[in-house]
Amino acid sequence: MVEGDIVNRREYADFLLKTEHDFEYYENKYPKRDLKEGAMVTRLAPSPTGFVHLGSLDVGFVDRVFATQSGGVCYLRIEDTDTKRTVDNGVDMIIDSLNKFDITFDEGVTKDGEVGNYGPYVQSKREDIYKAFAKKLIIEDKAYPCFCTPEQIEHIKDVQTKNKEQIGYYGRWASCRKLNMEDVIEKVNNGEKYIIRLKSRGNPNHRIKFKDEIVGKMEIPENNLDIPIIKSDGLPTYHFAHAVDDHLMRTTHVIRGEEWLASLDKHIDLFTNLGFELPKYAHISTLMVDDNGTRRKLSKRKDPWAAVDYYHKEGIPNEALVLYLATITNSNFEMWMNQNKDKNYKDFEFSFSKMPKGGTMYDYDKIINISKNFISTLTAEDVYNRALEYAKEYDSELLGLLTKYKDYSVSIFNIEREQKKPRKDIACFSDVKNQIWYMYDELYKPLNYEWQNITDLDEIKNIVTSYLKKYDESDDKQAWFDKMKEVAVSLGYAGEMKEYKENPLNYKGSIADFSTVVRVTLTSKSMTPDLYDIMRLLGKERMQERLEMIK
RNA sequence: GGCCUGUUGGUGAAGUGGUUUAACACACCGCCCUCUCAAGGCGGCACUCACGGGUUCAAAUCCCGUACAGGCUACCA
Repeated sequence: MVEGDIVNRREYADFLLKTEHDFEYYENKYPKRDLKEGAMVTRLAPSPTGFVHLGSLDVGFVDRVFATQSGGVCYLRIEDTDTKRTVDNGVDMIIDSLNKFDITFDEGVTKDGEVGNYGPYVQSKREDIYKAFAKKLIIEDKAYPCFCTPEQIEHIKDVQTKNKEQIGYYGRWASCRKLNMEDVIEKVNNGEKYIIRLKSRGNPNHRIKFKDEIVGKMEIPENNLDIPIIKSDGLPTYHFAHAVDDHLMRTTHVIRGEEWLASLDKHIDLFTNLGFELPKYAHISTLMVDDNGTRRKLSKRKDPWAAVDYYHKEGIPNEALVLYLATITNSNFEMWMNQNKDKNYKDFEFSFSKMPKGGTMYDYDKIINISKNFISTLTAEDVYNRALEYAKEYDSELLGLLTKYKDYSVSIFNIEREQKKPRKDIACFSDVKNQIWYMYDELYKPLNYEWQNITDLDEIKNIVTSYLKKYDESDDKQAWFDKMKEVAVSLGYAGEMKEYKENPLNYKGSIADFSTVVRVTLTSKSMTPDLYDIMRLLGKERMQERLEMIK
């Protein structure tokens, strides 16, 4: 009788879900991975929307880092069970974006097909696999078909909301759960559409003790919802695909966004019913922004900087953004980096326990700061090349100048650069033009002179004329400054700041005021890099021209 | 409404019962250096860890309650 029942159920399951293979076939096809103790198998599983959110990049970063440092595997899986989300070339766009940030995969989907023994890695190509495991559940009476229409489900929800009862398909609301095989067969033969739901045996009064790698110990009630596992289009829901895929692909650590934490009860229910060993979970805290005093999720729609492309447009180096991710991933990373400036972030040992919980504040100032410091470590040639790449895409005028005056431009970038404490004036490449425009005659239009203490035009002309007479391009820096002082003193300015501070009334101004006049005359700006270097690059002739432009 | 998570300075955050008179970074302020700015150096910036109880010789760290914030609550991932 019992045996006959099982045979019956098997036929019943076959009737409901046609598959090429049984679950045993797949279970054998994907054996456990032969990896050393402690090696983590992680995965990034985006939808093929083509869009990479900063949060996804962060998750990808963490996946990659932990797989690498444990000697494990990080693979890319595409979750396209929601056909509406699929975008043409979406997968390639995502791979390209990720690769720019040094996030690469050992296995899974690539631009030239799939790599690895645990594929297919695209969920829409795994339909047979999901159905095979759904069938297993049906045979074991752990899943059943449900014929309720979306309208009926909506209605149940309304009633539940009104009665302040738990919302969902469960218990007395789960009418299809009570259908016997004959009823079901009849409905199917009548052409009624159906989905497959888990037959949950959970009791919400029972609490499950659980430890998340990041969040730590927690307690959640057991799931009692008969959640959908196979949709009417034959594809699995996220929850079911997650259980089947991560089991079959032998993922050891499911690293994903914190928003999934709330679904953990369902996943545990699924793994238990499927007889799968539960992987370890690490839920990464969500990236938040301050929106008029309240915190909210970094939003693709509201926040342009949620898109990874944004940083490219700003000219923030990819390396800098990666360093930012490292900084928010482990709070002690920044300190380590400051003490090991010559090392790569990959030399740092990241740990789950140092990861933030309960929301990470997005900090653009921090990104700019990191970017500024990063760019300051580059050689002038490197800065030039990167500025050129940026200009190619976003600024044809700058591109023209950089191309036309290559050596000159490199020299500009080299001012106060290749030394122990380099300048940190360039925060990102969209900022370059703003920092150096006055060095190019084509752009030089001194409309806004930033005169400081001395504004009298005759005096200004007198200062610069006197000084230029003495200026010699072959002077070294010491001689240059001595000469500056000499002329300043001869015109009644204090040659030493100390002298000026002691007796300001004895002088027309200080050497600082004097050189500011020279600086502003030549560049129109009161804030520039080292004046000696600027003068050498400009040359006496162009300085003369700029002096004559003063009105 | 229910469930889950979190709450340390202007900001991000270290901190997992006693070398904490609460690290570090960003921001800000002061001084120094200095041809300007940036950088750099030095110093300042939480008499206290949301609030209220409790456990303990000892709590930011453990427990309970309250408040606030966020996440989730789809045949979406």
